[in-house]
Amino acid sequence: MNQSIICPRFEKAISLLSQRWTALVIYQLLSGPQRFGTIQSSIAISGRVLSERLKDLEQQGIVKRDVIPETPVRIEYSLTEKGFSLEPILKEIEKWSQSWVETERIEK
Amino acid sequence: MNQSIICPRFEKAISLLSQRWTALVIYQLLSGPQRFGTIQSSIAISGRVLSERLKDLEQQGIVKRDVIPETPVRIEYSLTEKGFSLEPILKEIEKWSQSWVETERIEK
DNA sequence: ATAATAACTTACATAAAGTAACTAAACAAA
DNA sequence: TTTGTTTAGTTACTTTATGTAAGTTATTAT
Repeated sequence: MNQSIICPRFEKAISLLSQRWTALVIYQLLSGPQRFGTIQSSIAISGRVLSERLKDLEQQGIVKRDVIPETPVRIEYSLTEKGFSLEPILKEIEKWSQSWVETERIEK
Repeated sequence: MNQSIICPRFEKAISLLSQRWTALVIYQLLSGPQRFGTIQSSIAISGRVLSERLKDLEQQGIVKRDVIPETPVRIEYSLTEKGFSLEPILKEIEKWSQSWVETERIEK
């Protein structure tokens, strides 16, 4: 048996990025701070899950949540340094998708 | 609303890589052709899901399945060119994990 | 004939995600 | 003062995905 143990850091990174929507939320925030509703309408995520993901990401130090006392109150989500450090990964995925993913007309 | 539409190719790539275990299966195959049981024991995936993933990946042209008529019959899974082209993404994730993921002693 | 092994598959249980209605806070309008 | 708006969520319930463990098929060994 090829028991080449996979590095736990790598596994942890993979499990972060394999969570549904997580990569898209981060990608979306790469273009600047955004509020809940904006993120939600830019990707097809439900409020229930977006709320969950943002809490996770905040706790992992990838996203920062700022309350802006305007009226009505605005809440802005943005990437931390750790969050921005994921950019090269997302750019690689983007690059790959340009060369290897075909667009289909009738897509589920 | 910031309706910056996300590129469908990119979304498709993300949804591929966000499927649980998919990235790890590909990562595992980067080190060479492997059989079902080897993949299964190298990561914590269940047979049920591994079987499902391999079929998906084969259908997407990322993995190739070869029947080797030894005795008992051996089935080898390997990456296609498209599969290998994902390597830079996985290497970026690996790199990121080295700088940003801390190992914890007591991990779930 | 019986047993062993690899590669799955099936049936059932649990966890994650989707849906839609609801809540709280902070005003604005009537 | 009551009614309504908007944002940012939360809650209850349904559907889908994944985990678990037992079963199947094929091929060879005993």
